Amino acid sequence: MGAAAAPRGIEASGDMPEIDYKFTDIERKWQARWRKARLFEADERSPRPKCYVLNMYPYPSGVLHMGHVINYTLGDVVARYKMLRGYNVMCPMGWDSFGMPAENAAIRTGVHPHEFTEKNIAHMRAQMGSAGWGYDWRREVATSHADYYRWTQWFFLKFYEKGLAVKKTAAVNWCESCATVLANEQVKDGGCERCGTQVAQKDMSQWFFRMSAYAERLLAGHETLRGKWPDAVLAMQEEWIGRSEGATVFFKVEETGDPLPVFTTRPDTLWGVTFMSVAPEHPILEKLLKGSPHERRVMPVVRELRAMGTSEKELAEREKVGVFTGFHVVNPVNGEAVPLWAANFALMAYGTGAVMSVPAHDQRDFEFARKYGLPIVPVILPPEGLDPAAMTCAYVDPGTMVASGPFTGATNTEAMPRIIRWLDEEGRGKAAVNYRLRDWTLSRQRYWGAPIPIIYCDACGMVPVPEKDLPVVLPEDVKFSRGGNPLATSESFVKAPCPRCTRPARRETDTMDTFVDSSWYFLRYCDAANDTAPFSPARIAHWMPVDQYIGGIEHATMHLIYARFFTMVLHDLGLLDFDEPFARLFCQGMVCKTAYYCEKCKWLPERKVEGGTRKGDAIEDGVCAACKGPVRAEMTKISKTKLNIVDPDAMIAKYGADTVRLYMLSDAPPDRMQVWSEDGINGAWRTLVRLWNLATAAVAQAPPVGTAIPADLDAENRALRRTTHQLIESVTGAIEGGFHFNTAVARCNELVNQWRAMKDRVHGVVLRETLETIVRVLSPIVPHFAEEIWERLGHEESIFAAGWPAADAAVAAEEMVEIPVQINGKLRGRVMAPPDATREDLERAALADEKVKKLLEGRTVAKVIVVPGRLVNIAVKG
RNA sequence: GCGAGAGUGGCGGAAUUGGCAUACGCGCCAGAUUUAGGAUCUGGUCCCGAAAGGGGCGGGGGUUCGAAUCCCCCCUCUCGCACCA
Repeated sequence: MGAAAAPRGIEASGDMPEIDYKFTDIERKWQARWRKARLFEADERSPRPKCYVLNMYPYPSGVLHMGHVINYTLGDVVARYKMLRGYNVMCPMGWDSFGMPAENAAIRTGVHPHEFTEKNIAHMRAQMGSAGWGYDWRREVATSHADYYRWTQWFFLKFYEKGLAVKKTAAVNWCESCATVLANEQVKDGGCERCGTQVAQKDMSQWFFRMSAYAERLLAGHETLRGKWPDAVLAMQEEWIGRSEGATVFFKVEETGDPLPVFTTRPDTLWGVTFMSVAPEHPILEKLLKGSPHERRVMPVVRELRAMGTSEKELAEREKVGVFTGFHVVNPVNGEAVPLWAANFALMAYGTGAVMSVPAHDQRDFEFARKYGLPIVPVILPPEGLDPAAMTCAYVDPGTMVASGPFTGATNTEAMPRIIRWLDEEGRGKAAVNYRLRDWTLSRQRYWGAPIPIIYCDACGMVPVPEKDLPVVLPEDVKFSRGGNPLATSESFVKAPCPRCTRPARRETDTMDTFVDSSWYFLRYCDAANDTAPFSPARIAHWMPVDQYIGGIEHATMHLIYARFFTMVLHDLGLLDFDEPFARLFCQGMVCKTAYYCEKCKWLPERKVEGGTRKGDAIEDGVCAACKGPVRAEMTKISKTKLNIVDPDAMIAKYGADTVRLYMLSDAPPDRMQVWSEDGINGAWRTLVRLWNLATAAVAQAPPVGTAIPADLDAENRALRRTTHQLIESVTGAIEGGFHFNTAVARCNELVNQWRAMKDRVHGVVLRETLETIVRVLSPIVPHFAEEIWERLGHEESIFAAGWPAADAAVAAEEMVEIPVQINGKLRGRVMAPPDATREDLERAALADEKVKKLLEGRTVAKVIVVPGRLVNIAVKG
């Protein structure tokens, strides 16, 4: 604790002389004071305007990692800054405490998920305290607590009543030997991650939220978010929702007359269709093939196509293959029959599960046609025409339509709306909008989640659990062994009387996706202790929407789209009067660090790298300690698998929370990738020590609080004050315009440097003003440090009660400015001028400059460009 | 393949959004102080050149009095993705 502060080194050692900056004592002291003063407890009765600063809550894994550190440091700094700006800040914290890790631990070690989770929460809460992050802990939520998931279940019932929670069958990854459903990430090379068994596709009845019904609303909401959410996130969500306009065209199977509608965005290419493909899961295949002469040839291939899995990565990388079904479809625009194929690139979940193929004008169809020798018929021609035999790729640009019935001769892009109208009038198709957004599969065949409050009765069918019976509590009598859903092993849970007829019935054993929990936790924070409702309208009206949400970009689509959808539904249910939950969103960058890779031994920790040369923080051209093979250094995201993790606790113990916070924010703007380096944090440490030494020495010389600034300061002191007030202006701008704390720190360093250069010539009152400004401006970033200096300067109240410093524009104004003089855009001299000098003044001064005069000799001035307050540029000829 | 973002000294990054390129910090070099230093303090540090001067923001072209910034082409890297029919 209060021992000598450690500079760069493994640990503080007793034989080092004491550095006066005892960060451990200081940080503990102020953390205790803030707790006592209830600094972070947000009260609705405050007369100040509210500001809801929300950090994405963590999964309680048990230990903080650097991703948390950047996220929560940024959130804490923003919260403290808003506090200084006069807001009544609410900054809560909680736990996304349902999920697979606790259940896997239970299977592995026998520790109950509840116990595992509570232990982890307690440890992480303590870590957060020592990092100096201030939260209103009275509002803490944990989604695995019954007083929380009771309301998750209550919302499910509301969705169910509205017809937004429905059961459908869907294909899942199924491991026969584990008797369990696997996530895509649990499937490795087509096998189960745990036991290696080949993963099969299995149709299961699952609960869905009908999110696709909200596709248009979700998209429309972007208009209000633009400029307030990162463009990249909005772009990703747009892609995820994937609105496309086109037409549904009514194809029919030639042999049977079965309808086979197809969605297309290119109805202009309908006359070039040479085959049709359907997804291997398409129900029409069973229908056509059963008992047909093609069954024995085709069905085995179809089954093979189906077995290929649903992982998107696999889909993107695998070869496009298919099989001719033996059947044909009739193209309604020209009555032509084309072969019907089953192909692995057609997705059942998208559109109608069928794809019309136009090899002449679609690259994927072109490749498929060439592979299987299918015809290529161009119907849109460039001016120079197209020879199907000579084509090497599909022609996708605009052109003139040919062999296209009534549209022959038209330009395809212009004809598009007419074609759609014609399809509709002729009954051959209709205009259609398609989305790639799918319904939200919320069923999980797992124990550690909120049980879905439904009971199955032989007599009454599916019956929702009445509200008064909530929560449906997770039972204790479960077996956590490999295989199946542990919840189904609890007899006390499964057996339940039917709420309608009271006869014996059984409970739904599926639990909810944890994204359901995280779709409303920000609402619960507003009224966390409410035991009669999920929240009271008055509290929601006071705090919502979230003013600033901060988290990782990895949640750009899933969490952020689910939470928006959930909020929209609650709005439609009359529970909320807004439909966008997060007014502003900020996504911090990933924390990266050098990692080492050996071809033979894979990822290595730094201590297993021998020799090589140290270049900055990385070791280049080292060799592997184990196999002596070459080692490659790579800058990459901090992760356990790459063995480049940094332990936040160790960093806080070694340097103090303030140094860690300063380092996280002083190097790069927070939305960029953050590079973790030992040299870097050591630099932040030294910055603080230097400032500490300077400040503690100055405290002794500073006159009492409130001493007036004399009118007759010398030029040097006036200049220092000018920098001080300019600093306030520029730091405020840097924070408001995108949380650029790195430039804020740089401005402070400049002021410190100017102050140090003046040594003891700084007037006492100016000294106080300078130091006070620096600590006030830095207080959100290094709060313990700032509080300590502030107190030593004689202030009795917390620095966070003092408010954000105000710049005096008159003091900040320059007395004289240096104006660069260019000749043909090249810097040739400088002139001094008052900041409000006119164009004429500046031109005269520039032309009178000795150096400029000399360079202009014998040349003709063509034009003089003057930007008042900025520069003079003289354009010359010759 | 599609989409988004980025490329500035040895390194992280500044550059008021079209106006002095490299602020601030790290690292490095020299010096001071110290029993010692991975601490602290002082000075130096884009490249070529003795200097005058010249060249420099991934590469090439353009617009402009003036471009890191705007436009076009190319290269490289990072992130996201559900073959978008």
